[in-house]
Amino acid sequence: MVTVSTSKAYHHGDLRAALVQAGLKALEVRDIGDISLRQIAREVGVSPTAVYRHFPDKNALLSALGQAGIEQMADWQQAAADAATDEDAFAATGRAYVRWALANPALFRLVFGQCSAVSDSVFGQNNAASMLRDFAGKRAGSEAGTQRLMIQAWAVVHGLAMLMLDGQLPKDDALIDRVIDTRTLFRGQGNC
Amino acid sequence: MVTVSTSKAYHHGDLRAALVQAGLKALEVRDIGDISLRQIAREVGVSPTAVYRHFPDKNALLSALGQAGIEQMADWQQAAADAATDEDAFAATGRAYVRWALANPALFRLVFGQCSAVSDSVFGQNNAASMLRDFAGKRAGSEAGTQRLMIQAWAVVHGLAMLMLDGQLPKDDALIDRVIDTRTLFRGQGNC
DNA sequence: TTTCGATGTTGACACTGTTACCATAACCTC
DNA sequence: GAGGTTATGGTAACAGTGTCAACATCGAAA
Repeated sequence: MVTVSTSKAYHHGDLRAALVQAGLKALEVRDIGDISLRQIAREVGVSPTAVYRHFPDKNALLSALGQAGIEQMADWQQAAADAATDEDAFAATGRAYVRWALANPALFRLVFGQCSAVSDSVFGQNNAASMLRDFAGKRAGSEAGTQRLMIQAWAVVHGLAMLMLDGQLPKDDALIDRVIDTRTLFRGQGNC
Repeated sequence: MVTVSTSKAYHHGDLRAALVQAGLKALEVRDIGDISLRQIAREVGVSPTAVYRHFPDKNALLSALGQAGIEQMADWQQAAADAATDEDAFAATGRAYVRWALANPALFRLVFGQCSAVSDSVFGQNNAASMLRDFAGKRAGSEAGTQRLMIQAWAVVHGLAMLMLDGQLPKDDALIDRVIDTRTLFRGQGNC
């Protein structure tokens, strides 16, 4: 949906969507903390305070960006899982997690950061979570074991993504494959 | 390296140390991004621009805070390792990593965050790193296996800390013990 | 047509990091 | 001691930010 072509747009067509789109584009260049409400408004061609007709404050705008990021990331992971064999889907999802983070650093930080962009846990909403739960359930036996395995797996991929994003580890693509490796990582009751 | 603080009290005394101390105290309350150079200067009782006699810019001040955080965290981990049995020291160090993060959220984020507080990898400087390397070396056989195990372990604890800090996982102390568990986590060549 | 609510603008306020310039106080050389 | 140098701190200002109050404009309902 392209904006209105004619001039007389005192009322911008769909300003909210335009702001979100401009915000996502800004997140591709600047990193979070360096994006300003005024800059986004300027990009769209609207006064800074116009934003407040659609979002109560800057945090709410960032929250909308984060929501878009969640959906985009879930699609990415789903695609990775679909493209993998059954026994590799677990690890494939994890690798996709890290690779999406590296491909969308600022958005990743916005989704999981403390900026209260996403108040609730992402794992509850994401349907990739239930997929993971199934995988973990097959691997682990007990209910407690399933939950533990899920959290361990989440922690590994999240930690690896964060350490790479923050420059603590090299953003080496092969390193992802080496680390996200179920043959060495989890001592579940798979094969031993 | 100790700074040139020869205890010669000029106008303020040792302003640099006072700024660092005030900054660390501010990090206990506010989280990073909400701490301002001016606020810290106000706390110490000097003008905002006096800070620039000791730090080239705000980032450098934050960098100094991060450096203090690194040392504090290393001590914490060292103490945890010393207090544990030999075969538990590996996991104990990991649990201390997460618990220190929960006890010092803003400082932890400053140490590992992308704010370029710590330009180089923390693992290179920290002598807890070499300790971890020893542990990993005993567990894994090959050199590649040692490096992989180290990164996996680091990713798990870092990810768990981040997810808890960001509210994605409950800050449950017992959950830390459950997740940082070498009996279920790593399939190294320990006991199997 | 008149009214009204939704949307966008203008101006302002307090705050931020940063710079250029000025002021003071301690130290060094005579 | 006197005088100069340098390290340290202060003032004023600038551009930029998020946010609020008051005003303007448009689309649609009455």
